[in-house]
Amino acid sequence: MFNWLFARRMGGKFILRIEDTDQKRNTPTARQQVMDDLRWLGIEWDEGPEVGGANGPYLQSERKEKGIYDGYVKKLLDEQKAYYCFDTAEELQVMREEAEAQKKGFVYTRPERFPDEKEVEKAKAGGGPVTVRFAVPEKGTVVVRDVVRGEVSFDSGEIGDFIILKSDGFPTYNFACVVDDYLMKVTHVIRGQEHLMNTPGQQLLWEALGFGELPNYVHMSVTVSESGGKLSKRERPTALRKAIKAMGGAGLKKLAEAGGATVEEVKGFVEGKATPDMPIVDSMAKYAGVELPEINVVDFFRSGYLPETMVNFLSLLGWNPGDKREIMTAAELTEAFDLTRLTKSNSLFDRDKLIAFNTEHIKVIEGERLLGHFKDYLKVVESPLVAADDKLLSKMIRACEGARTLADIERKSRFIVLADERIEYDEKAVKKVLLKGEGLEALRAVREKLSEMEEFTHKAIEDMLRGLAEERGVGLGKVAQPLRVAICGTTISLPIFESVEMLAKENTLRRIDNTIEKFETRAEI
RNA sequence: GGCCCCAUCGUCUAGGCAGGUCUAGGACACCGGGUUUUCAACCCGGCAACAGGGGUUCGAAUCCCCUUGGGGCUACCA
Repeated sequence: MFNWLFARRMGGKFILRIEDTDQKRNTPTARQQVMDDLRWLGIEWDEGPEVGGANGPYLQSERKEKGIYDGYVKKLLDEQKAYYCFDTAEELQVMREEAEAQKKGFVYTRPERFPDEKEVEKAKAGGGPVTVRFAVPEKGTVVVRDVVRGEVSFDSGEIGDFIILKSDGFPTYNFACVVDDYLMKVTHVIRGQEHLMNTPGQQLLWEALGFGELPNYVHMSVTVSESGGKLSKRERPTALRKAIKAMGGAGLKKLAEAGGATVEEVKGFVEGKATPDMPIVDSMAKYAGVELPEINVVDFFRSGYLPETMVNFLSLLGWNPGDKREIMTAAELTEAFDLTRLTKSNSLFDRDKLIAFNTEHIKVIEGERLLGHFKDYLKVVESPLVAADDKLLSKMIRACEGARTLADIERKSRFIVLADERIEYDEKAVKKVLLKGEGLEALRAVREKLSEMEEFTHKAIEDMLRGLAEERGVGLGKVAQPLRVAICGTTISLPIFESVEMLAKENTLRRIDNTIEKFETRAEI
């Protein structure tokens, strides 16, 4: 997002490159999700997958297939700047443990002599792992000039020869990004602070490859979550695990069924042995009625946040425009964006403030746009309101002034289109509003007045209800609340006058009758 | 453990680079009050911070050092 803001500000190009060199983690769906998320946020790339451009292909896996990295590996090998290694994972593990026992940082020990072709052939024939490591120049200090942090020095003796080509033939991130940044003529590398330690190595590689002038490095602060560490995808499964444990291990079988997993898998998950895929986690949470913290962009979408809110809010974590503005449009953000105003310290993701931002954006966004977002939202959460037409939806949105999320609007409006038999009466609301005191009696009076009305507008309904309240010598709430519970089952809905107008006369009367019939025998004195 | 980064209200931050104008500003949260047909929204008011210790200086939130605390990296992950 910051790369995009910066490119837009400078009139440069924003390139989307998919760094999918880890075969274990990167799947087509994950890639698609990233692109969907970006597009939902309104972040369009000038070059990249599905868009094309002069610097493609844009998937590192595809670039690897085309042999783009081969020549660079060979060049380093030929110049003795890189060498083959045959260590197994176990051997490396032992080396690390030794270093730890000596309370020293692990630095790979370079062999006295680099393996020759024959040895490589032999190792390959033997089926053991063959990797290529970069021989880090032993020249003392590497200085990274970082835009936010100034000059950061590293002792090259502590960097250690890192792997640039894995045994599966894929380049590592640290190697591929250097080659690709050069080939794609990347001018600014804007990324999280977690990459700062990678930079001296990348810089050294850049020089060893003879790529010339370095790109500008910009390491931004990390956003941490309430629980401490950096915001991570793991938080969702962790939250679910906690919730299942709290349930006391009951219903594991049903849970597994709901998630489409085996009981063993769920058990292993609860015991912390394994983590199922996100869709499984999501459906189990839905089944268990557990609210998981939003982590991925799509989670926020499903919770009813606007893309405008997310871009605005996220941009203000680790950056600010230098004046007192907070609620800003994407256009205002790109106009104001400035690398020098990036914050150095980490920031905490505050959901309360996010909600406040969303409330504000719902208030100021253009009506048509909001309607569009609302319809998108209704689709993903499979709301009964998908059946409603634009006119009705717009009315609902307008009546729901002050809503915090799209979920608010949906929740308060859905009763309008729900079939009568699907209205769920909230027990607490029924007791408090209908059964106690004059509730049902007031409802009968409301019903009678309503049935006599010819013009069924929110204005006329308001006049009637206010008049009735006065007549009975009570506050408006005494007549409005029973009506509200009668038509929607709860005490939370759109404003009552608009609600009744939207429901229309016939439906309103029928729901009142249903309610009276259902609860009159239960009335308390 | 090693290396690196960071440090202003509970949170996001302004101010710091060009020390005095900072009795430290804003926003969110919180607390009190108002408005009110529910939930929200809205209006008014309030609480609340320069992590600690040394320096430098006439003067330090601002510059330097140490301590402490937080975070990151320490992978054939990115």
